[in-house]
Amino acid sequence: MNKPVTPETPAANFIRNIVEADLAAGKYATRHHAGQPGLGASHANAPLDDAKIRTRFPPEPNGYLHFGHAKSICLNFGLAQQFGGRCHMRFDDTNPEKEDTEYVESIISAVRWLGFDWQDAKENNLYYASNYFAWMLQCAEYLVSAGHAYVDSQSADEMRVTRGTLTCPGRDSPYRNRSVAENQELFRRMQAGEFADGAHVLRAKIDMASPNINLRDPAIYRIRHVSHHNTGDRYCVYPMYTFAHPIEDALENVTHSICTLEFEDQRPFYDWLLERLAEGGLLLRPLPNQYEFSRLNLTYVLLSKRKLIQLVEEKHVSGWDDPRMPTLVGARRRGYAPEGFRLLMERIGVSKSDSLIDYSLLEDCMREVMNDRDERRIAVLDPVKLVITNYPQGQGERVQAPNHPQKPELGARDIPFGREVWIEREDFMEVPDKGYKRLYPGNMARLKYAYIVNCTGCEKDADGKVTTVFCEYLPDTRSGTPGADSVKVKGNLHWVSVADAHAAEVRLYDRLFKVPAPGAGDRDFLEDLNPDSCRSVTAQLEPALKDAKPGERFQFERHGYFVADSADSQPGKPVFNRAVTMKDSWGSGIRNQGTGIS
RNA sequence: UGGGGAGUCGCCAAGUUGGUUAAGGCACCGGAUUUUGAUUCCGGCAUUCGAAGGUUCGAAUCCUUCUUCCCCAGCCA
Repeated sequence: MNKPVTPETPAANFIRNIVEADLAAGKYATRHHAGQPGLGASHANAPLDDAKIRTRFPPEPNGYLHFGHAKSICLNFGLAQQFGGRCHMRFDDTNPEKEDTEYVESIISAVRWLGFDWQDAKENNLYYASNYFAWMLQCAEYLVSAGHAYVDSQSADEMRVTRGTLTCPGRDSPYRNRSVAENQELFRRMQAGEFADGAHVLRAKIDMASPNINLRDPAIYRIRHVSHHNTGDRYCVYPMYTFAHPIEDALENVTHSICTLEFEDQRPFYDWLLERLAEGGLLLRPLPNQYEFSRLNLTYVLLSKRKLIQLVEEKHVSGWDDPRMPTLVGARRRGYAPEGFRLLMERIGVSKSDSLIDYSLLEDCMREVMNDRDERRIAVLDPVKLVITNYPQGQGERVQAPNHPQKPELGARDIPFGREVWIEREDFMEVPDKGYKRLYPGNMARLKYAYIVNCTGCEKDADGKVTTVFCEYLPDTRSGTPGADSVKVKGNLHWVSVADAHAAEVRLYDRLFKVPAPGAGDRDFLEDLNPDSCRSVTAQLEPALKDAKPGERFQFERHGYFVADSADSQPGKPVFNRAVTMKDSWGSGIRNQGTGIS
């Protein structure tokens, strides 16, 4: 019971419980699977499905994936992994007006980046809803022939009025009682392109007085004379989500169709539709079932597609992959780790209650995986020169620094040391604060991996800004020698030899918004933008960092985790992005610059 | 005001066929180790489950009433 929650030791949640119960009851044990999507008849005589369950991740290819999608991805693919099932990657591309192949590639690579796959030796479960259009039409025609659907010729406005309101029942359309033959004819002509957009719409015939508005004869097919990114001009009628989605699930033999809470009211229609189609012999039982969970909300983050688009279009960020964006491409460029996302999703769990997760939990998950894996390097972000006055002029030596303090197997590297080194400006105070244990006149601290030094003073410019710090070193306190511990100090400072340092741009990212709930109330969310969400500094790096490859990530000791920017790094001239700071129980200076939020 | 959901520690979240002291994580607070004020390690952290009644030997779990929050009136998904 004391196991921490990790992707390897998942915790209970209501969806996992449902899957376990279904498996225990053998609910899906007799499903047959043709190896590819299809109507019931195609699966009927195929072998038993060797996938215990089937889930799916069904994004609409109309934008970039964000952190919220990551929750759905981890849930759906995770469930399939855990229970010996398969998760389908499916593009829900039923609306030609909003979708584009441009997004397909980006979505595919984002899901792969998170560490999931839909291909194995037997199956490649990558699907497009638009490839099911012919089957969907067949389903719609069946509904028409069975009297479960009719062609309505009201305008959209008329439909809105006759639908009623939350408290008033709707009224039947004057076209609701057209004969089956007339409906068939009209639907045929809709498909043939004889009508203009909006002239008619196919509606399910359920109950205009239903307290659930989604059951008041929902539209299932609309006329759109628009070219589709996949089917081109083959169709001019397109199915609505509410109609298409259940069918997509059924065609693919999906067992557990998991979506977010706002689709809850849609479930009765999901079941109504599938039941009718099963009655009509088009689909096989057991039918897929829909389950809903609460979407991810994070403090300091906006996950609304509309607002993210606005941030990009109005250039408040540099693009969809701006490291401050809550998109997966942004996260990747920021240096966030996919394992960190998986850990986060496992930690926050899955439930039906609206939740608001502290952003710091995400950061903490990132730190956890990065701390374990990333090699350490030294960088001085806000350099001030330290002169060791008793160190011989023109002399130098090399000291050893381990690449990971807990993983000696990762080896060590040599770092040049000399009379002048860059140290962090915040590591010296002429008049120390209470509890400060770094350099101040009269105090000793260690230059990590090298010598203990005793601060003797500093030099300032006309404005009173410190330009140089002076100290004397204790020659027999070199790290790794018998005298290293002869003097005890509390402060341990990182440094880079002035003669060997490599100056480079380092971008210090902070939260995009300065308040936990951007745009709360009736405030414009743009007013909550954090003006200090990106600060660029020229840092002094240890020589080994000069050849960092784009995408390569390190812990800069005492600062946090940084990645060589994948877009702007050049060979021999890296640009680094700060993914996340170290946890800092002291808290000061450049490490928490910006909002001061930590 | 119709319908559908949800309210368990600061943030998440197990637990709901009623049965001893209400899991776990994060945060937080102590203390140990530490050449990253990091990591690691130990210890602490809900007499109480939105509220009030009721049933019962016994309720977070059952009943009643109340209350707060979220979603739904696209020919979007």
